[in-house]
Amino acid sequence: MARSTSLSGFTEWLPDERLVELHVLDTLREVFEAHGFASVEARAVETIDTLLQKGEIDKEIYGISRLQDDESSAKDARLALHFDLTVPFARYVVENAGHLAFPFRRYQMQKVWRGERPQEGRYREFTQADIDIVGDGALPFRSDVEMVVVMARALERLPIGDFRLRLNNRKLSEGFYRSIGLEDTAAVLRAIDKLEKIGPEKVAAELSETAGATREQADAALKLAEIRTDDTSFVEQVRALGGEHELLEEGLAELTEVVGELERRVPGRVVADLSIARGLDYYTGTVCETVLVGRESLGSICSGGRYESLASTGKRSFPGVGLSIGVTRLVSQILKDVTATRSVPSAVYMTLRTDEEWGAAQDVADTLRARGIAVEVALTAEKFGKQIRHADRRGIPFVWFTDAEGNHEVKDIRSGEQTPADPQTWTPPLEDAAPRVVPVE
RNA sequence: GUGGGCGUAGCUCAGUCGGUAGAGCAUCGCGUUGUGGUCGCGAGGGUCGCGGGUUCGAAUCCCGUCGCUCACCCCA
Repeated sequence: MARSTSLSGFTEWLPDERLVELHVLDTLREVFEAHGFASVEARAVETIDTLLQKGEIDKEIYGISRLQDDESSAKDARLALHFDLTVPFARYVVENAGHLAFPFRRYQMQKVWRGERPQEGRYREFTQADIDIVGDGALPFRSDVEMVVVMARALERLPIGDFRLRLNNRKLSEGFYRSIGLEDTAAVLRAIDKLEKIGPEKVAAELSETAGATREQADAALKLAEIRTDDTSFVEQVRALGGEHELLEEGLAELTEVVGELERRVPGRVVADLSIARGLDYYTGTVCETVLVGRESLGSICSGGRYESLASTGKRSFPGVGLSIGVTRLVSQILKDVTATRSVPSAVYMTLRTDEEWGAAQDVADTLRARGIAVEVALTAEKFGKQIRHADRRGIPFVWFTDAEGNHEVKDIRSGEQTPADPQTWTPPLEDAAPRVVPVE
């Protein structure tokens, strides 16, 4: 057999699948740029020190080294592949702060690597698409609102079906916990984050163990986490639980603004979900997770939030807000629902009558290409039947024939209809010009 | 890292009690001699993941190993 099996967790799409992925990336780019985000690409490699800065100690990081390492290289900084785009971007901002104009908004679409056990929707190498806005010293809260709106609009343009942005605000949660006397808010958040997975009983137990919560405190924290509204009515529900704290007020105001604005600009996609906590990350305000409706078990396809200190250098600190799409996870799902209309870009397959006429056929092809029509010329003058079949297999919609007298005909491979055509003027219908992404029959 | 399932043709999978390998789809050829798709006929293609053991004989039983996959953990 001697067949090299695919490496688990390192997805390689077939051409038609890749077209779907490209469609996703193109769409995201379009929406991001329409909102003024500039593109940035970071190197794939960081020092391990940089990667570990945010306290993500147990990330499964792929280190890199030369196969033939020697004594001297051991002294060099140890290198590793980045596991997300936020950490490299933070480093990039610090390094290039002098050249950037703040608030700085950028999008970044790159591969990242995580040494995890692969499963459906989980990969060891995958593409993320991030947008962030970073301020110098301060960043208006309005950025949070815009960030979420942009992402919702981007997702709406993708063939992913219905989705929900689940939003919370850490100030709200932390303020509430403090108001009921729970001071170790990080521990509380960590426990609450597991609510959906392990259920209220176990969360309550964890709250008393790790956060020192009484039964009453645990119940109150759980009550807060159960609040879920698709408008700003969560405010009344939180108020009904009592509790007074400056942070709580701030969080309520912020979440109200984000949810309200999102509901106004991208209706029906948002839910205020006060159980969203985002583990032990560095988020300080708005937090967001996104699920595909009906595929909740896949996990979040887009998440992120506000961090007061994305990066800092000396006295300078850079607050930011950002969201990250798991492109590979998303594509792996939508491939079940959509497909490319063909696996190659070619709109026309140029047949070859004799091997000697290849050059002439390329001339005709160039005439079409000059007008933006993608053309592939046959490599050998096989029987026309085989040449047509070659085009058919690839889904190329038109086959071009040139006879000995230099007369041209073009055949629509689907209808079989064949008509005279002029290379100077003939144009395929718009829907056949390039592969499109369409629902599976 | 922990636990379950699975490795046979390009793909999906059969393979009985241990007797040296099969189907469907795909590919290629012919019918149709340079205009495809349907249909019919035919052909090619496998170190049965790898290594060892038991046996006269192993895809089949045993041991090991590698890989894939699902769940846990964590996350996009």
